[in-house]
Amino acid sequence: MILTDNQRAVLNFIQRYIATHGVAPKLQEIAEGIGIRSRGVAHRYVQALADAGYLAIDSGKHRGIRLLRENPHQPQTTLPLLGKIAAGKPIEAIPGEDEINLLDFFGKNNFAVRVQGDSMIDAGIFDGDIAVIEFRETANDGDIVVALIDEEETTLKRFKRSSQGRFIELIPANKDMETMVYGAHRVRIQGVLVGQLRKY
Amino acid sequence: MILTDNQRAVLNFIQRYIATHGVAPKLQEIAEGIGIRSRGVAHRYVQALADAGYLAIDSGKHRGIRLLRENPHQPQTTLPLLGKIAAGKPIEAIPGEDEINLLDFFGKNNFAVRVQGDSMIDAGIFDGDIAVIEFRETANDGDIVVALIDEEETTLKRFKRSSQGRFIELIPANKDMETMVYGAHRVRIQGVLVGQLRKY
DNA sequence: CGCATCTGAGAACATATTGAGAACACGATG
DNA sequence: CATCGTGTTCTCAATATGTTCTCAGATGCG
Repeated sequence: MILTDNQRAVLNFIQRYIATHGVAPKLQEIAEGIGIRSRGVAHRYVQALADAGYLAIDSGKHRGIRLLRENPHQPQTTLPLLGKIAAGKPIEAIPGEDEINLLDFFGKNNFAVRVQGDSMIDAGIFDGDIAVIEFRETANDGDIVVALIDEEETTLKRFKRSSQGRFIELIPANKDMETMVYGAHRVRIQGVLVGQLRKY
Repeated sequence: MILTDNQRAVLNFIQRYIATHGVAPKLQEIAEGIGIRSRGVAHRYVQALADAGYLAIDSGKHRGIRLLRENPHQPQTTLPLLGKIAAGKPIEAIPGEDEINLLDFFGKNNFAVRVQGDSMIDAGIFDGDIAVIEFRETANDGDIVVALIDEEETTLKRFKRSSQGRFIELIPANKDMETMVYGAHRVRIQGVLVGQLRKY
């Protein structure tokens, strides 16, 4: 069965939509996606694609389109790690470490925050970067933590206890800023920095 | 099982709530969180998510929702993005931007390299960081590129043409190091920096 | 032209999904 | 125990979405 141009456009749109959103589009969205206004027409295309075996329809259900043939959208989670850079031959593989798995950045209790301000700039954490935080209520000296001060202000700083734990120092990584010291009861740990991402 | 839009919204809300508060939300809070007023409706959504295997209910108990495996069907590729940090109230959601998708770091031609040396330290790229590179043979002025010099040495530097393209400047981001200038034919671009990861 | 095919609009209908809220059971708390 | 808050179940109604249809226009072809 040969697909018409518009059928191919619909199939392509559905594939892209699922790759982006993780769920199938609604007929209304398909229609808009290929520049028409009729849900009925969109349905006709989807039906044709189903007849041709490209996808299946969970009849009646909202977003009830499932792709068949193509890869059932198993997202790639690793990148080839090609070697060290800035030294040596073109790019050499590193023995024993040949890919990086992004899933390492996930844990049950991880979340992300966008960093604002320059207080950790000397630690390579810049304004606009995304910090990956593991939710925890305790931290060790030297950890970089998300700390809530007086239940009011949240900040990302290096953590250190002092005076047998009666005080907590929050140390910025920026030589123009000064360490802040609080009574232990005024500081609540919300999480510990476990990773960092930046997108250019 | 396909989740409806609101079911996904509820799941997302619960995940974010638990990440920030450490305990599960009440049905009333879930309802408010997705903009409805009925506890009964919220319960219907939670029940549906339990049926789909995303969470478990300690029946009857207050706040008796437990998250199960983060995603029963697919590897998780997004992290909840909880808000900006270092300013303002505890952690606020950012309207319209509530998760970060790690698949953004993938492209057809992406690969990763581990950075060695301090030549880009002022750009927040530290020794040991992982740079995500898109394989390309051309670059624009200002891009950070992986450059192969004399088919021998590979380096990560900021790229700039000069003298009508006859020379290429490779500019480090480190005030202790100097810009290197090469004849255009001696430099071959291997890729352009599109992202950066660090794991603590 | 007459005909077939592809296309788009939109009406009409069935049902999936949603929201409100009442009523009741039971856990939490003093 | 007594009270309140919370979870649970239920019905009713409204809205959104999928489905099927008819009508109409455009295009290509014998």
